[in-house]
Amino acid sequence: MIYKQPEKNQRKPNAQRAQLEARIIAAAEHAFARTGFNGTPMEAIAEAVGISKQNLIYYYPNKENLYRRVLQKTLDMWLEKMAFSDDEDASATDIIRHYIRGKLELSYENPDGSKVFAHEIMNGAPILKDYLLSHLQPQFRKDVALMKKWAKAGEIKAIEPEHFFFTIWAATQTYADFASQISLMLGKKKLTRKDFDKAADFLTDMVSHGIVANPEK
Amino acid sequence: MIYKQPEKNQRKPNAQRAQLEARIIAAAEHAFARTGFNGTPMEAIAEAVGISKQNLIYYYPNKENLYRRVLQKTLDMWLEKMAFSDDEDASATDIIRHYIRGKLELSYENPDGSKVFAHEIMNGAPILKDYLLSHLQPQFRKDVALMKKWAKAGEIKAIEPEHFFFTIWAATQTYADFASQISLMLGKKKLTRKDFDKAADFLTDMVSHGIVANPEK
DNA sequence: AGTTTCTTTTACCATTTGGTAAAACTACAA
DNA sequence: TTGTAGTTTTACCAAATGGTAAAAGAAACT
Repeated sequence: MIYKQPEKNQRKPNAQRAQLEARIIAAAEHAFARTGFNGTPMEAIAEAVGISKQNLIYYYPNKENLYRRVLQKTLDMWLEKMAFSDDEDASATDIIRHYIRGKLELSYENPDGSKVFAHEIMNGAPILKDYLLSHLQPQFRKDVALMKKWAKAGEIKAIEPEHFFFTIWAATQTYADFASQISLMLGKKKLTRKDFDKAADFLTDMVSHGIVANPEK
Repeated sequence: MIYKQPEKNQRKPNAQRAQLEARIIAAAEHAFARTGFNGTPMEAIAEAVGISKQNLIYYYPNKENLYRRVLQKTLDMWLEKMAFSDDEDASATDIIRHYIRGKLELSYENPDGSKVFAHEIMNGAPILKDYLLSHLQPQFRKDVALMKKWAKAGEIKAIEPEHFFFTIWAATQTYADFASQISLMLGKKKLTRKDFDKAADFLTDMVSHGIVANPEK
């Protein structure tokens, strides 16, 4: 063998390093989730990890890069759940229900990611704009088209699918983004999986048949 | 008359001052809406108004006070729209529809207020917590109770009213908070009143009868 | 014109913040 | 035991940030 193995001289470091980097990303995500990019000092992240600011900078020499990493980490996972699963056999209702549960599951599993995303959007999506246009919009348009097909086929009513998505996105992400308000209203310290299950039940029910008992039309 | 009139010596100042203060509050609201309390420097607000930072500090000597003013300004108006109107004659459906339109109207008229509110909640509502408990929660509980009465009376289905409110709050506020994402998805520069009207139509329809054409149950 | 009140500018200042540079330390392989 | 790569600490720094103090300007009433 002519080429030396690059892994040879860095066994232990790599493993520990990966772990620490993961802790940093998690702490950064949590911090950015609360106060956004501008409102979060590097110091705060370092403190949460339990290392010095300079040490943090050794691992992530640039705040914006760290922020982009945090965004990226969630984004791919995120994007997947933002689109309908393309199960050919499933009915419209099934796909929609599965969609709602998947999005709520994500809000439960990764509330910080949801909040970082929310901060970014509220700030005008300066960094995400291109990504949203190139990755999310195509998905969105495909799913909107699919819903229009469903409407034509008589599977669902003739609604505006765009607003359906905005509503579902909002209603599912709110259990992450607005968790503090929701738990305050419910009078509990924090939301449990049960709360998310109930949210899913409510949402799927409402989407299916509405909440009015005997609508005249 | 023994007592001097306190208004006497400050006619013109008061009028102009009130105007400038209003401009400052509006600029502050806009800035806090984008980057939240921690992420917004006083300098940025001053610049938006077109005055120096020191001059801004002359009017609002303390950043947190300015922020509280901004919050307070929106809050009362806000709270009113967070509760059902208590029209004795109106049907459940009417009240709910009126509610949805009112909240969307507010999102359209005051998107910045909505965003400031969102930042505050995402940061754990450090300042609003007490206010929400003392002012919003009672309203919320009253309205939840009312919906349970409606359910018992057979006017609406047996859903969990709590989640109904979380959904409506989220779905209406998203047109303010996530406007940049929504307009990006729709391929338009900004949202118009027409978009909000369509959102209201969609939401009221879905809440009334759902979107599935012939639900089996 | 002079005085008073309100407003704006000028001059600072301590702390915070993102980031550099290099020294000191640690673990481990040769 | 010594060299080396990886890591942490120490020592700084310039710019940004929230805020103070006081001088200078404007307006308006006497």
